[in-house]
Amino acid sequence: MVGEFIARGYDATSMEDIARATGMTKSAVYHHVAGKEALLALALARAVDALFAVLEEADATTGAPVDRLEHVVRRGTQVLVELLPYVSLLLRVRGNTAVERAALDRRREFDHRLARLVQDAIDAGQVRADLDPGLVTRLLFGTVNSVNEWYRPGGAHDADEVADAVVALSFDGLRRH
Amino acid sequence: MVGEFIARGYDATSMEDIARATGMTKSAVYHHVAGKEALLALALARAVDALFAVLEEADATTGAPVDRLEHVVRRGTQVLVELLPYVSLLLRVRGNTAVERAALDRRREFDHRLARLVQDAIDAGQVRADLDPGLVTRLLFGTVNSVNEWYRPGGAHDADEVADAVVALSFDGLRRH
DNA sequence: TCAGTTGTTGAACGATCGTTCAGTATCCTC
DNA sequence: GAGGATACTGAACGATCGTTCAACAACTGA
Repeated sequence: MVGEFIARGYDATSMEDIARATGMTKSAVYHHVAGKEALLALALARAVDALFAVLEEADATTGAPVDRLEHVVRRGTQVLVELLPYVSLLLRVRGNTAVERAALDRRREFDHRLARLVQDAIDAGQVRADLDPGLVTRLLFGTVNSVNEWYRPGGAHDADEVADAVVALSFDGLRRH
Repeated sequence: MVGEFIARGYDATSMEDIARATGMTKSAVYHHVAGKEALLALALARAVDALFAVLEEADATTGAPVDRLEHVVRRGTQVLVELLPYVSLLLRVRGNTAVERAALDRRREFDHRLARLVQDAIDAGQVRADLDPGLVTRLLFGTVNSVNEWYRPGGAHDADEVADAVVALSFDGLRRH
């Protein structure tokens, strides 16, 4: 259902596509949901809720700042992989409607929380301070989010392997030391 | 013109939107271009050509593998920023039409060239070999491409600053040593 | 001056979109 | 087994989409 939105994009997916994917007729779909936009809102809420839940986990709120940051990077990657269609949908929202703009607002709030985590780690002297903190935040979680562009279930790597690679690359870099 | 595709997404942008943005009527637009898809094809070609051109630059074809890789990461980031609307459009293509699928094919070829650069740097012992090379390639250029999600002209950073930060983070990591 | 190219217009086209609705099954409950 | 909720259907709706076209203006070169 949400997979159709991902494959074709939300705008390019018709209610007929969704009906076909669920084995119903178009009008049967309207018996269960208010409309296309309500379907989008449900899917976006699921992604946002899962991401915010990561920020509330014990390892994200206690311990050294750099370890809290590492935990959120790892768990954020795992959530992205496990809820791939939902999070991908969230990452592709452009703000065309009220539902989309509400999701973008929640995403922005999430990004602010991430920026604070990065700033705390810098202030604690555990993360390099020679780069702009805002830039670091965006690139760090840009790396995490980029996984949605290529990851496919049943592929060569599971969620943990991807998350470990993201953490290893982000924190220690590509170069051989 | 291409800015409209970016702001709303290709599918959500009508020919009327494009006409309004160019100060023409809808039918006047059709005097200059064959149709909406031809407009997309033109924009996508511009992005793809600029990216492939980076691979042909002198510093991308000579020198130590790790330096060639670093050059492509830096220049790839700069091209993305300088041709932001065009590259963003390319990165959002989903393959709904023949034009989009052709662009995806060219992008895949580009990605293969990137993977070979990474593999060469690993073989030369200049890049860490404890991670899957394919995974490293995807995350590395996922970081580069993620810039398109937030960069806006006239913001706090210019293309060089962003490119330097991408290189610094990707190659040496976040952690303070 | 005139023929021809180029640029533009407004109206209309068929197609497809999201949505609605009256009507028909199917099921659960008493 | 009667009655009401629930699930579903096929057909149609108004709107919007990309595209076409006959008509008209403006400019060009001979």
